[in-house]
Amino acid sequence: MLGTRERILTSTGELFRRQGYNGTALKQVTALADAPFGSLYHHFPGGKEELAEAVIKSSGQAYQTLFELIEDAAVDPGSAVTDFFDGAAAVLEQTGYVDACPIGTVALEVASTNDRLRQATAEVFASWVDTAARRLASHGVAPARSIELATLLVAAVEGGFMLSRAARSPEPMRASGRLLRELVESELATVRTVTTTT
Amino acid sequence: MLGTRERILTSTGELFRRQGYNGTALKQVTALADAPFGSLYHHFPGGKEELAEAVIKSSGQAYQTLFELIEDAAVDPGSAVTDFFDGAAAVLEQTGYVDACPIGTVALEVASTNDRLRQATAEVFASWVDTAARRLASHGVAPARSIELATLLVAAVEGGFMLSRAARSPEPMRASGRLLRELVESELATVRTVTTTT
DNA sequence: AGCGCTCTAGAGCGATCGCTCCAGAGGGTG
DNA sequence: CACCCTCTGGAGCGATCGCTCTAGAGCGCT
Repeated sequence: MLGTRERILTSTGELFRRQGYNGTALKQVTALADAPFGSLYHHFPGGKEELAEAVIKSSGQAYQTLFELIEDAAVDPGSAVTDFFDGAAAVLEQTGYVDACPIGTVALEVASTNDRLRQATAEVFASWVDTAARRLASHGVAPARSIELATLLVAAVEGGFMLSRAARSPEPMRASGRLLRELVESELATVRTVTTTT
Repeated sequence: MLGTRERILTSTGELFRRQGYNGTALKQVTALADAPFGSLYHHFPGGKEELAEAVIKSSGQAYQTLFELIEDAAVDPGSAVTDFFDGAAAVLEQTGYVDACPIGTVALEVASTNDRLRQATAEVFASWVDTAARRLASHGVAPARSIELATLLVAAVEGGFMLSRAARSPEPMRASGRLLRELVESELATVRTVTTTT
């Protein structure tokens, strides 16, 4: 069994994915983590806010690693896009549309009510966009253009989670992935043409 | 002054946009609406859940009307896309990134915790997708393809709200709009070519 | 053994939650 | 005028919230 701190962290992330920040009670966290209440405040003296910040940062990092693993395994950037969107859709289906992004729900909840947590979510999104943009740029896409594309990819993933969970259907997520793959591939085709002709 | 029921409805929508479902207390609603607590339960005997369902449906309808007005005013579907995304970005900037989609935050919060409200949000999303898809189809895009494009548009709007609010910047919303305009226009160009050559 | 630090354990606090309940204002109808 | 029904007005209920507090278990060090 993992350490108490790690169990609290992962349990909180799990509950945030299902019911968000305000919908998750700390008693629920300790029950799921099988940890005493005192331990929670020992490891996170700042209470719910500090715990949430730690969860945002650590699960943001975990998702970024997932991005990178999928992209490394894919044969080209276009199929990396569909791999990722289809993978997210599959996880949604398998978990009864429960297991989604642990950042998204919290990000909307705290955007106008808690500046510390808002900033934490902003940093995670920025780091995701940055990661995806670097990959695109390494395939020859212009830097500014890469950032735009990466931003749309992240926005569409989050919106896809929202629509797919609401409809209890993997289609919104999958359809978004298909179209964005086309967009990325046509962008790369442009790059190749330009590179070839100059 | 509007009737009490309408004031409660619009006040709830306003609070949902900023702080979501779980983050909004009914006392806060009655204070903002300047309505007595008893009136809330007179007009919405089902309590918070019934009130939320009414807010979801009515503000979903309001946003759909906004979609249609912008598209009617635009010279072509491509500029309708950027008009809408730029308009949303401008509203965010003007309101201090407070005034966003009243459905989005609630949709994620209730997706796995309240089936009645989940279904209400799903119906609103479906109706938005349907509206946008009909417009695209009326310009010659194949029905199935229109639905895919419309789904991505709605997902990107919601994701754009999330990223822009977290970063307190209009750029994610604007960038998404610019790229999606290109996608829509290249789709329409394909349609024109096919129509012309056959 | 004796000491000290980290961490576990959970009772219980004040505040706030959604909600119930009832008294009465207001106005149309006979 | 008397009556009734819609709606206003707000006190206060039980439950639950985030959080504090204290007691002690476990372990390494001297």
